[in-house]
Amino acid sequence: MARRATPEQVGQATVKDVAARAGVSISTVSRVLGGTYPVATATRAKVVRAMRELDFVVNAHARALAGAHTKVVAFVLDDVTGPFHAAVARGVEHQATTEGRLCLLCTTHGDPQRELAVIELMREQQADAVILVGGAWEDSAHQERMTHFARALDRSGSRMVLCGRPALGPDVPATVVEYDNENGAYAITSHLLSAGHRRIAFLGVVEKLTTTTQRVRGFTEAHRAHGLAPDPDLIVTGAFTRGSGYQMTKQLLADGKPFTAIFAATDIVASGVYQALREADLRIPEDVSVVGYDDIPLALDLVPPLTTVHVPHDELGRTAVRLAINRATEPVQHVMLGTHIAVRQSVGPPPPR
Amino acid sequence: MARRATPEQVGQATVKDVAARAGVSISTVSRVLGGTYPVATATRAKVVRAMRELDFVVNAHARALAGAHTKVVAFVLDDVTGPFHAAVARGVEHQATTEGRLCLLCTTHGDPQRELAVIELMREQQADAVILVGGAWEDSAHQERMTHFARALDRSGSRMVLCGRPALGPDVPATVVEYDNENGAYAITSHLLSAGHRRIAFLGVVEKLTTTTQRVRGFTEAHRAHGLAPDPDLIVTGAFTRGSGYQMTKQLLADGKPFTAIFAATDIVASGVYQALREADLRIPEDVSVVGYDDIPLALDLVPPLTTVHVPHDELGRTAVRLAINRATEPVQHVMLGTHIAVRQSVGPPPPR
DNA sequence: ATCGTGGTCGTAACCGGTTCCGCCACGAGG
DNA sequence: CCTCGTGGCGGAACCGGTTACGACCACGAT
Repeated sequence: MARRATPEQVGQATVKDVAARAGVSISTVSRVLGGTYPVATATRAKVVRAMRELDFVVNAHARALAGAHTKVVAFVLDDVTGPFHAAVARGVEHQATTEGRLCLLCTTHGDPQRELAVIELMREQQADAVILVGGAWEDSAHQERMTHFARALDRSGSRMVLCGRPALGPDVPATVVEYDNENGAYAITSHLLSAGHRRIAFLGVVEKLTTTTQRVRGFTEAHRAHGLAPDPDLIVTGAFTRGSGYQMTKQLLADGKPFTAIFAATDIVASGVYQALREADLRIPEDVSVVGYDDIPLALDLVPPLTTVHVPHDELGRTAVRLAINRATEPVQHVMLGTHIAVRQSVGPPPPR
Repeated sequence: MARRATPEQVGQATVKDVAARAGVSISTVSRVLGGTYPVATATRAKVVRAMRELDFVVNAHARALAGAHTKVVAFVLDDVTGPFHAAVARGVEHQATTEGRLCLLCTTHGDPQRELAVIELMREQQADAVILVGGAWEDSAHQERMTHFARALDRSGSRMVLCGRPALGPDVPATVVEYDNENGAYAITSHLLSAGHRRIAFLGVVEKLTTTTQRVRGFTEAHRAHGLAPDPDLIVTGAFTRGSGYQMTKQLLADGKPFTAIFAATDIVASGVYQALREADLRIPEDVSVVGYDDIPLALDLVPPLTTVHVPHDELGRTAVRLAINRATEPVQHVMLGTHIAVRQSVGPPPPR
C-alpha cells in the first residue's frame, strides 16, 4: 500500500503525525491516549486538538501488540439464525460491550471440524475468551482436541468457555456455564405424566449431541420416577428443525403407534409438530398435548401457545463472558443455571379412549 | 505480563522460538508461514515440524500490523435476536467466511449515538469493511457524521457498506445494497386492494426510519394507483415488536374505526396483530385480512400462514460483503435487490357488510 | 547560592510478525 | 578455469503503538 504523499490527510494518521502536528513527542501522544499518566493540561489540549484535526484513531493491532490484552471476546455457535443461539449471542454481545470488549463471531453450521478450525483462528486473534455456545459432540477424539485447545488458550492467557455444554474434565482449564438440561426435561415430562399421559413421544434425538442426551435422560428419569419406562419406539431421531419436526410427526402418525403427547426436543421442532398435527386435523391439546424446550419467542406465537422449558439464554451468554473476563476475581468457574417450565396452553389431559 | 521462563512451552510460541528450534532464521519461518516464497523442502519440513511441536499459531495482530490487511469485516446491527437481522447476519457471516474473513459483530439496540461510536471502534480495528445492517435514521446531522465516516474509512483503505438502507449521496464512497422496500409495499398493498379491501390500516410507523418511510410510500402509492388515498387515521405509529403490534391492534379495535385489512410493518408486528385479533374473536382472513413484511420463518408458523413480502435476507448479507471485499473488481457498488410477495393464507376478500 | 525533588516530557527498546536487500554456494556456459 | 546467474537463506528495517528509563526544568528548602 502506498504511504501518504503529504504527511497529513491521506491514509491513516498515526501517533507520529499527531506528535508532529502537536509539536510533542510520540510518547506524549501515547500518554494522552492511554490517559493513565500525568500530562500537563496545555500539552494535552494541543495533542487532543491535533488528533481531532487529523481525525486520528488508534490502531487496535499496534496497541494489542504492544500492550497486554486484545479487548476482544470470540464466540462460536452453530447458526445465528437459530433463536436459541441468537438469544445467547445477544447476552454475550451485551456483556462483552459492558466489559468494554468487542465480539468476534463465527459459525460452524454443526460441523465439528469447523469448530476446531475456528478455535484455531481465535487463538491467532489473541481473544480474551473463546466462548463455545450450544451442545457438544460426544466424540472422544473431538473432546481431546478440545481439551488441547483449552490448555493452549489457558497458556496464552486466554480462556475457553463452554456455554450450554458440559465440562470436559476436572483438570481442564475452562469456564463452564451450563443450564439444567436434564432437570428441565424431567420437570416437563413429569408435567405431562401428571396430566395423565402415559404414551409420550420424544421427537428429535440428534445422535452424539450432549443436548439431546441430557434431555432424553431427564425424559427417561421422569418416567422411572413414576414407575414407568418410555417406549423406545416413541423416541425418534431427527434434527432440530421445523421440517424434521413435521416429518417425524407425519411418520409417527403413519406408523399408527398410539401416543397422547409429544415432547419436541426444541421449540422449533415443536413448530413442525404443530403443523403436522394441524394437517392431520388433530387438536392441541384436546387430541394431542405438545411440549417443547428452549422457550424462544416463537412459543408464544404458536396456536395454542406452547408449554415449554424456559432456558435463561440471556443469562447464559452474560455469565459466560462475565466469568471468563473476570476470572481473576470470580471464584467459581463452573455454574449451572436453572431451568423451569413455562406452562401455557398446549397441554391437557389425554383424550378419553 | 511475565515472559516465559524457558524458551518453550510457556506462553505463546513466537516465530523466534520456532526459528530457534528449527535452526533457521526468523525470515525463513515467516516464509513458510506465508507460503508465498520458495523454501527448500527439507527446510520447510523442519520448520513445520517445529511449529507443530511448539503448537505455534501466528499472532494476527502482528501480522496485521506488518502486512496490509486485517482479514476482518465488521457488521453492526440493531439486535441479533431479530429474525430479519439474524438472517442478514447469517449471509454476511457466510460470505465473510468464504472470502477468508472473520466477523466482528456489534449491536446498537436502535441507538444512533451508539452506531456512530461503534463505527469508530471498527475504524480502530482496521476492518476491511464495515457493514451497517438495517434501516437508517432520517436525521441530517447523523447522516453527515455517517458521510464523514464513509470518507474516513475509504481513506484508510476500508469500506462502508449500507445494507438495507439508502445511499447517503452520490459522492459518498460507500457500497450500497438495498432491497426494493417501496415496491414490496406497493405490491402487497395492491394485493390487498385487488382483493377488494378499501380500508387498510398500516401498523408500525417508526418515525424517522427509512424503512417505514419507504414502506408507507409504497402503501400510499398503491392506493393512488387505484385512485384512492389511505385514511391517515389508519396509519399508526408504533415499534417493530410483537407487543407493539398487539397494542396498536387493540387500540384500533377500541377506536372503532372501520377497517377490513391490516398491513403490519413487519412480520413480528403481524404476530402481535394476530394475537389481538384472536382475542377479539376475529378470524383471519374471514373477518380481517393481514399482511406483513420481511418473510421471516415465523410467517409460516402463524395460523393462518402469513402473506408477506419476501426480502432476500441472505443475499443481502452476502452481496454486501462480496461487493465490499472485491470492490477492486466489482464494477457496480450500488445494487437494489428485488422483493416479491409470498402469498399464503392470511388474505381473503373483505367481509360482506 | 546550591542542592534536592517532583512533575513533564523525550529517547529508545520492545511487541511479533513481513519483506526488501544482499550474501553465499552451486551449476552452467564461455 | 573463471564468471555469471540463480535458488535459498539470513540480516535488518519497518508496521504503529506502549512503556521503562533518564534528562530537564522550576520550584522550595537549607
